[in-house]
Amino acid sequence: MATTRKKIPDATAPATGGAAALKAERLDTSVLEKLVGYNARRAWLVVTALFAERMAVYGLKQADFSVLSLLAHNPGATSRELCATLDILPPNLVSLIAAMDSRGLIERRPHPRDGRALGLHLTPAGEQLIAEAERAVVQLEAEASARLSARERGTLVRLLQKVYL
Amino acid sequence: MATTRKKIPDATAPATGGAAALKAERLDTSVLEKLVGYNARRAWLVVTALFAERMAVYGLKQADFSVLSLLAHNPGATSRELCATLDILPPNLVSLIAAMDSRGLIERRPHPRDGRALGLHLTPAGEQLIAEAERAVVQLEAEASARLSARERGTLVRLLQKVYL
DNA sequence: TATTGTTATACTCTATAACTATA
DNA sequence: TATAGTTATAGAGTATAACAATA
Repeated sequence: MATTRKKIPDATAPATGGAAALKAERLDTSVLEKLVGYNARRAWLVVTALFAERMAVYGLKQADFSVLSLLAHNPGATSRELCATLDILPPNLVSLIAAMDSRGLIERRPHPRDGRALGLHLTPAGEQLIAEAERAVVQLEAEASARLSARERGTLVRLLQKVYL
Repeated sequence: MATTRKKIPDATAPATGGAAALKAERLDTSVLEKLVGYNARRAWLVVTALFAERMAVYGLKQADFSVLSLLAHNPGATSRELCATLDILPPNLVSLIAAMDSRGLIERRPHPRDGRALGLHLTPAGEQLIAEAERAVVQLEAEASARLSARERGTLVRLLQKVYL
């Protein structure tokens, strides 16, 4: 496929039809806007911004939320399992886990069948926090994707999973 | 909507039905897998990995590619316009532009109507590189989303844009 | 010998404050 | 006074190497 190279207006020239409008013209993004990677990142950034804003009250970043949500549904999971599931490198999970332990949200107990491992469990405080946080995230996700119908949102998630699963 | 909390198996217990399989059980991701943000990031990571692998020969990272592609279709665009279009902060674009100037891919010329600004232009070498790079990216994107039909890929891009545009 | 959790560390990416020169 | 480009710098996120304890 040849590179689509129709109309290459010099951004230096005045806007077409405009009376010498020097205002910030929108640039032509014809190539980028067709890319899955570019668009996935842009959409992710929008959700991320709203996430940061809404989850600040809970003191949770995205990685924290993912870990707590995973532990809520997988009590006793190990560090290694969390890393494998979330594609986080073990050294980068350590301080995250330690911080949530300090906050009293999780506990590290000896693993029943592997002396090297530690089973991670939510404390009652952790259970309550993640329950609230999950509701907040569902709400914020709905707002971030408000221009999509419920059906479209489902389609979007399914297609994204076809890319990475 | 109440938090879906059916079946909470202890990850510590043996796999259901399995004969004491201690192997890495897949964790239950029932909450995360419904989120647009989580899935958009996972899909983006897959495309990103392939991008890095394939674009190393051109010495281009994603930000470099975006800038060159934008300049190819918007000759004379300013730093400020690139920042606004790509959501990059001005200080973070400086070294990127300087590096591509050093490589002889772009030129900074005085802006015809604003003495503060600089118009950015691709050199012939830059034009050739981005032409090849764009073809490589189109190819790599097709591979990364190979499990999607052309129609699905179009739908995915359209739905992502509905989230951030 | 391989794996879990960990420390230390480095590199990249992103963000903020402040300066200069033009408008 | 406001804006374009720049410098310096700080913080977050992500990466590798190497170690102790256990399998």
